[in-house]
Amino acid sequence: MSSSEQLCLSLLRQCKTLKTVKQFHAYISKVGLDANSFVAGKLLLHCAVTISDTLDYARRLFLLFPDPDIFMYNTLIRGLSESSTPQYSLTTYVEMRRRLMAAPDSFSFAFILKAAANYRSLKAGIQLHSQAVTYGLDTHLFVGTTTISMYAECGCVAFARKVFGEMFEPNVVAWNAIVTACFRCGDVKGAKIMFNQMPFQNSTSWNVMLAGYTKAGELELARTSFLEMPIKDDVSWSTMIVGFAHNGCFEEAFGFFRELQRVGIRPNEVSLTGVLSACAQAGTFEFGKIIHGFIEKAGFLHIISVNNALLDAYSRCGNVGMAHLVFESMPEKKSIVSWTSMMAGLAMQGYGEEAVQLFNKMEKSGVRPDGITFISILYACSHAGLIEQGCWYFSKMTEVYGIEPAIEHYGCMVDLYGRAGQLEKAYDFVNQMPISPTAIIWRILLGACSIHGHVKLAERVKERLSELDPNNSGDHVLLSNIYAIAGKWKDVAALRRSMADQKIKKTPGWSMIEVDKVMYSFVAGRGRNEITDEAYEKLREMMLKLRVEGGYIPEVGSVLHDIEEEEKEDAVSGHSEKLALAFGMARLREGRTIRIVKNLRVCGDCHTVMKLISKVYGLEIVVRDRSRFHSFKDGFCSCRDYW
DNA sequence: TTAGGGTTAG
Repeated sequence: MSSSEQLCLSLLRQCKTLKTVKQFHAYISKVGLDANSFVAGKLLLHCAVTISDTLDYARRLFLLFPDPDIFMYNTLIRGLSESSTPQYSLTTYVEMRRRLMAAPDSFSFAFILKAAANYRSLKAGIQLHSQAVTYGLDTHLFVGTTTISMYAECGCVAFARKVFGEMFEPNVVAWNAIVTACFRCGDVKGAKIMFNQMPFQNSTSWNVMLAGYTKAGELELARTSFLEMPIKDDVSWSTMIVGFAHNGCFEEAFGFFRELQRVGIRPNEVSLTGVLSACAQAGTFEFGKIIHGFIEKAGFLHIISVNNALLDAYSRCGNVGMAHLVFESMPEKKSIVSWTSMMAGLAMQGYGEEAVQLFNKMEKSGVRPDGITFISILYACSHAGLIEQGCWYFSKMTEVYGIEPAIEHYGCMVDLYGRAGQLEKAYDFVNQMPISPTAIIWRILLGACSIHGHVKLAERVKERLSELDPNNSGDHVLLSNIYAIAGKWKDVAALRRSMADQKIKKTPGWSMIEVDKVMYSFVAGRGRNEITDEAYEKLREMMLKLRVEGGYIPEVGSVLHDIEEEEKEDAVSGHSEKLALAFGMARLREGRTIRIVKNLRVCGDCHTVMKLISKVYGLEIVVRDRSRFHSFKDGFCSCRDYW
């Protein structure tokens, strides 16, 4: 390497942003090194892979080279394979085959197979695999391992096993890949068998087992392996925290985090993001603040992913102000995750216009949205009734950014139309979708029928749901509520009988509230104890005050059966969110905001009660239900009764 | 002369 090349490389390492990269490019053009394929290749690598948000620039840069070499092609293919548009990786590969005289090498195949995996394109994957065979590269350790992962991503564990069987001397990485492949395709037993056959098991192999078990929801198997494994490293601990948090077991996630600290292991950025994700789910704002303090003291504030998790935890705990503070204070450049999480935070609170403004600001700052960003913005539009904007973003996603809509995007569109009352349009949209609608899609439509009391369409939708997911209790409950609102008590009774015959149980509603850093959960209709007694007593007092001072009349539509009015009133008054609210009012200091997390959607009567309480008691109440946040203040809710 | 595969992160 010449000394001028060496100088260039050390300069390049300093470039962290698009602006500095452009300055670097101007510099090498000036000194005549821009045609030096080594320097140009390093610059391309830097933009396409090393730093973020400069992939578009890398693509433009690539076009400037008259004769790109195989390194440049491989580098661009690699950068694109990790992007939100891995299909462009394939087109680059095809162009390379056409223009370049040299044959693709092991690097080309490793990167391009990764693209096929990320694109979940089995057809492309098989073609590429057969080309690798032609070049004798299919048994190459790196190529073979990527091929295994590709087949696993495409759901073909049998092909993955075949490739593994043909590998000459699989090393530990290849073994780990085949175990992961089994898990990826849902073959938990197969994964364990392969693990037992491994000639060598280092920490990573055990970690593969932990991750596989937790992703399969096999938490007890994960715990057993965790206790058995000879050496637990920080990845093992992080995997347990993240795995339990993802399965909704936030208490256990907190437990692993405390245990990790007790045994003297320093939390790393992933265990911190994991514990913050548990805070986000549980809505434990106070505990989140403690973790925030720890992050500050332990010097993790410069890590973008930690900031993102913190931002997300604050916004899911209902404190969009703190979330915004974290967002604004983020070091260096915000990542696409930061923008997306901030948008989702605003969307959950019903700040649709603000989310749209943020999207525009993001585009102006040169950050490219990915598929998840579009889920957030579409969600924001549907929850704020911004129908035209939502449609515009939906077409922009494909036309401008080349992102193919996934099932989640279609779901957002169905919600957008359905929530706004355009039920026929939503129904037509579902029937015209290019991919076949899942139960979730129909369920969104059923939810919309429930909001707008559309009994006929609800029945049609429920038929489709019964074919796809017959035992889902939520769907039955939703339909029966639709009947109840319409006063169709005979239909309600028939539905209840069929639920009982099929032994379908209603998912119990629970609500949680944090008081003095302790989480209390309430389940409607469960046995009494000291805590619930305290809640019921306060509830009685509150309801009396509401009737006298707030003019409250109970809404009973959300009760399942045709029972006497008074009994119905009893059933809604015991809803878990009311109990949590009453408990919070009994225990929390006056003037404190009451924050409640509920697993299901908040019911109509509870919603009315909370609005009245916020007015009569001069209180602020924040409820996070399954679909969004409700902030009650002065008798109004932030959802504008639109949820 | 440059780079790559398996585990944790919205």
